[in-house]
Amino acid sequence: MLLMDSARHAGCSPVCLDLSVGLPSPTPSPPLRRDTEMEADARPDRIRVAAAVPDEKARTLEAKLTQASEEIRRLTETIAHLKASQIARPDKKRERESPEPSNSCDGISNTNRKCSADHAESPLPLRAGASCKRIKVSRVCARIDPADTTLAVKDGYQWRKYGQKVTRDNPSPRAYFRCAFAPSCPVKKKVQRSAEDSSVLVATYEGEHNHASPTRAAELPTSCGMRTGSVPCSISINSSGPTITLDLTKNGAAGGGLRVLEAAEEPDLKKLCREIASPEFRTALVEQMASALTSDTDFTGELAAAILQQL
DNA sequence: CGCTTTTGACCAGCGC
DNA sequence: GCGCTGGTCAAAAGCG
Repeated sequence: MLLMDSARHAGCSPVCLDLSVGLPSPTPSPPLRRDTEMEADARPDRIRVAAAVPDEKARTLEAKLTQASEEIRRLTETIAHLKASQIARPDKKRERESPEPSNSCDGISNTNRKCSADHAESPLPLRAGASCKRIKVSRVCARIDPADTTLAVKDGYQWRKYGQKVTRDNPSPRAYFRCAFAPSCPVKKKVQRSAEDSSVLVATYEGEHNHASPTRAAELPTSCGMRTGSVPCSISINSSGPTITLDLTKNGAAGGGLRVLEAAEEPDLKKLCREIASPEFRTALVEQMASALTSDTDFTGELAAAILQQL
């Protein structure tokens, strides 16, 4: 199941779960933009399904989905609470190494430590506050063949490697890339195998492309592509309120493709990530979701019937 | 021949 | 001030 995969990749910074099932959430969680867009993407499917069954049954299905969404929302709140308790712990070193995801400024981006030095459009230091234009940092996890030594993440953009370095916390080398499609494009990418799982590549994108994607394939894992909500089934974590969004209405990312984790750079959440990635947490979460969705045989039956009618 | 990749050197930030 | 670390530079090598 996708969620199991998402948990496996939770080495990034998951904090808040928001599972979209294509229905308007009773109380939408804060990072609305992406969720809203993904819901919009999902609605045509929902409409088709609803049209395929009698109105009464459709309402029943919708009510059950709403109930499942509510269940998911409670899980979201639980995880958000966990995050809050984590952040509340003072840790000077971690604060320096990982600036908090801002709820001020644009509320989207995280900030490169060398904000003003690397990018002229980010002239203000972090402490300058509200007017600081922060560099967007996103993270993409991709499952690859462990034997594959190339640190290549196919994201639709052209990259030029300009350096490689072995870092202290990971025996695998980290590769540094610049966007090669447009010379003026400020985007940089760091790619490194996960320390925990060598079959997982972690690509960190800094900045945003100032040009169109050279291929439509770029809709897959880049930050820009994700922001359009073009990935129907994804896990994303944004820095304004780290969120995992699982769109159950489509299955586009299934089958071992890329998993997008757009994350605040918050090493101080690593412990939380490990907790979330733990088998106990994953099992409990999956059981909650599975029970909410499948406890009623009528629901699964109607769902199957609706799908069959689309074939 | 031009472009890309590799890799050692260099630089800047930070902690001690 | 020194050492450590991450990030970048740039010359050399590789490749089509």
